[in-house]
Amino acid sequence: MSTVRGARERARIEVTAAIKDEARRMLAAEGAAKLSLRAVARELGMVSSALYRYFPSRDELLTALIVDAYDSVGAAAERAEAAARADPPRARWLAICEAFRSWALAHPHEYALIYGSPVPGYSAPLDTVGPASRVGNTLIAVVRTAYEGRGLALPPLPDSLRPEAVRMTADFAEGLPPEVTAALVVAWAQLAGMVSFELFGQFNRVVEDRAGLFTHVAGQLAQGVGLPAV
Amino acid sequence: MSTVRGARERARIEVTAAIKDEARRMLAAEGAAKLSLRAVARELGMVSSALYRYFPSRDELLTALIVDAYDSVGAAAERAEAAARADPPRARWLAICEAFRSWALAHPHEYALIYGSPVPGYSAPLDTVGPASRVGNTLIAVVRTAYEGRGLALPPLPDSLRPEAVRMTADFAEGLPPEVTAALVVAWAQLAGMVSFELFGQFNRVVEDRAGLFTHVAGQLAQGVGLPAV
DNA sequence: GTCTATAACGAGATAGAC
DNA sequence: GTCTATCTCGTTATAGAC
Repeated sequence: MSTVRGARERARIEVTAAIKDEARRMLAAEGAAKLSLRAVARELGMVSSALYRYFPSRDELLTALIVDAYDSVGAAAERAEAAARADPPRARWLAICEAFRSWALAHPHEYALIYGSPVPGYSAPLDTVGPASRVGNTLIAVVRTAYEGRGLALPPLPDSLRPEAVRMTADFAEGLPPEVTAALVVAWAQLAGMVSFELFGQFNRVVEDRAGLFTHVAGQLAQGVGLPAV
Repeated sequence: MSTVRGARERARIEVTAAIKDEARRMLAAEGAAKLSLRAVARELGMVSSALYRYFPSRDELLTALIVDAYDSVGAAAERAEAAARADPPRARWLAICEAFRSWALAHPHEYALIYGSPVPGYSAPLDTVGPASRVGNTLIAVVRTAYEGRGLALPPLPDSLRPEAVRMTADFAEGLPPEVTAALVVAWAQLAGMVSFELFGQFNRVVEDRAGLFTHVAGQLAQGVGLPAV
């Protein structure tokens, strides 16, 4: 019986993957707003009702795609960091940044799904919160090791922002100085801002050397979180 | 005859505006991907073919909405700058930044239309290029007056980025030092990055005091383009 | 000339009976 | 799981009102 169940489970995993693959292809062609279970089923030669055995609703399929995308970019960031583990923190920071951009360029539609405009009528469940923070956590980890024991050389926060920075630190960057936490959040928004501008066309007719500008910015941000060049 | 033509033209303008208003309402409800000429016509009590007297295609209606959105945010930025005309450049810079964010919060769907994920199957025509640059031009103008005749105190660009910065300067910021042009582009991406993260939900469960963080960043960016605090 | 309405096309989605 | 009848869509051709 266990082999039968094993086979069944394997089949289920394969079909689930096939559904998500097809849905991703549709995402690229039509956008998330038009993702329809029926079209996915048709493309797979299934009947739409059969899909509901794998995903109880269109929104749950969307959630699965979003979680996969977050996991994919998170894994890319973690891989880049691991490959640079022997390097100084600044190099690891830069490696993560470049990995983030590379992933986005390689998966533009999945990037749009998670960092672009929200899908109308869809509201993300809590399942996405964990995977969504993997890239950020990788950046935090690098900065944390750099600060271990050492002091920091960041300009002080304005008083008005300090409580918020303290709260954020307690929430997801415990042990770091609040100035660094705030700088991290800002850096993270800037990274995505650069990539979004590049991917969403805002750099068309404006910036040609996007890779060069991005690398430049990544270095500035490293500086901003306390990882100076030398 | 001129009154007749006047009346006709007035009617035409009114109908055109009504179509765009209804389309904007649909944009908010369903997203740009699902914008449909027929639904707009139905809602207005017209027949779909009648819309073609006003917009030759669905894509041209989308283009009109995009141009309107760019003009709306551009006008908001210019208004903010004009209202702060007597203030020092840094205050004018901050006013533009705040106006940008305020506009985005007040018009989230139009913001998503122009700064969010591209609409699948739609490619923006050249008509959008001019309006798209109004906010940026306003920022450039403020920095330009600040630099008139005076020197600058920005860190030098890496050699690898200098040619690109020189090219960008010639293209849309003539007369500014290339370091400033590069910093302007980066600042612009960061502004939109902050607003996008706020509007698109990336700050959920992360940043509470979004206004405070944004103002803080706007100040840092002013510094970055050479408009220091005192 | 300017507009609206009717009708139609080909393509695709959808709901429900079977 | 299948089939069909009935929607929607963008777009065009055409005819007639103003």
